[in-house]
Amino acid sequence: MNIGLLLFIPSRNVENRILAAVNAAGFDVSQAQARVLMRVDPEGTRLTVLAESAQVTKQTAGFLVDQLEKAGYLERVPDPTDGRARLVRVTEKAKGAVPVANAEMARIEAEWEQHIGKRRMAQLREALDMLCEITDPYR
Amino acid sequence: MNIGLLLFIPSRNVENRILAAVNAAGFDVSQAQARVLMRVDPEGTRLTVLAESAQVTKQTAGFLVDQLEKAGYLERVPDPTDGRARLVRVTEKAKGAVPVANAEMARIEAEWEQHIGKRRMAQLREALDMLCEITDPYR
DNA sequence: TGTGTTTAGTCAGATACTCTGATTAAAGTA
DNA sequence: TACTTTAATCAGAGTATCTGACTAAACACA
Repeated sequence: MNIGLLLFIPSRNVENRILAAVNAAGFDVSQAQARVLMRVDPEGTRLTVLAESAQVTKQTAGFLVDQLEKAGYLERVPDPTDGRARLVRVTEKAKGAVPVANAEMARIEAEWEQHIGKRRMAQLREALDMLCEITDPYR
Repeated sequence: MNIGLLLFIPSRNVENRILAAVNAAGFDVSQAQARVLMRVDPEGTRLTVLAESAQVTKQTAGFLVDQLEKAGYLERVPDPTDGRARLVRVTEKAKGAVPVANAEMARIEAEWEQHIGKRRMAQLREALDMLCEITDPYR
């Protein structure tokens, strides 16, 4: 099987499981919303940066942020350093989802380690870390 | 960085690059169409199987197959073993895209190997192969 | 300082993708 | 034969995404 698919399958598996866990905990967000939400920095992030990072247009990011704002997961505050810009910030409500996501991620990693072994898990992480250096458009 | 994102980033990078290469070679397909197209078996595949494999509903798979059929990349033939079913098959036209995709994939793998080294690349593949055993919903 | 260019974000409109629910027809089962 | 399941489609709706045009603030520099 080609390595693209080999990366895609577990990647989607993680996405599905974390979203399911977060939804089950009562946070009603979609996958697309979650992809934006998880990229918001604790200190706040500009829309343009979110868009780049999630690899969507500013319009799409704006659309998703609007929804997350309406649902009370995000808020927009003026950017003190730039009058044109606003900072998107996560609300207290959204912060409640973080431990849920982390717990599910930890559960997944434990299962994976169980299946492939501690050594291979470390190798996997190391290789992926290095790959992100050349494949992450937002670094 | 969490391992979900660590998998997602290079995975999307591969998708983007292969799609771009295939598009550049004159095959006018979307990402969603490509995800279905690449899952069609040489001997033909049932719509239901495609849907499961690509993790979308039968309706969505049907919608995408319709478009690919109109564009001449897929055809539907009766399934000789089941009167209800039809087999989706790739046309000669679509087969031309395979070497394009393979060449781009080879290029990507070469670049990656260049960056992380042959040994780590082999370890990566091994770990991912094993992970797919527990994360591939369609195996 | 004033003018032209870039940047951050939004508005409007269109398209693509995906889903839920209901339906038809062919198999499979007892 | 009657009941249940399975493969696929139809109809309709909702979500996500894009292109193009626009406003306002910031920046660059002659």
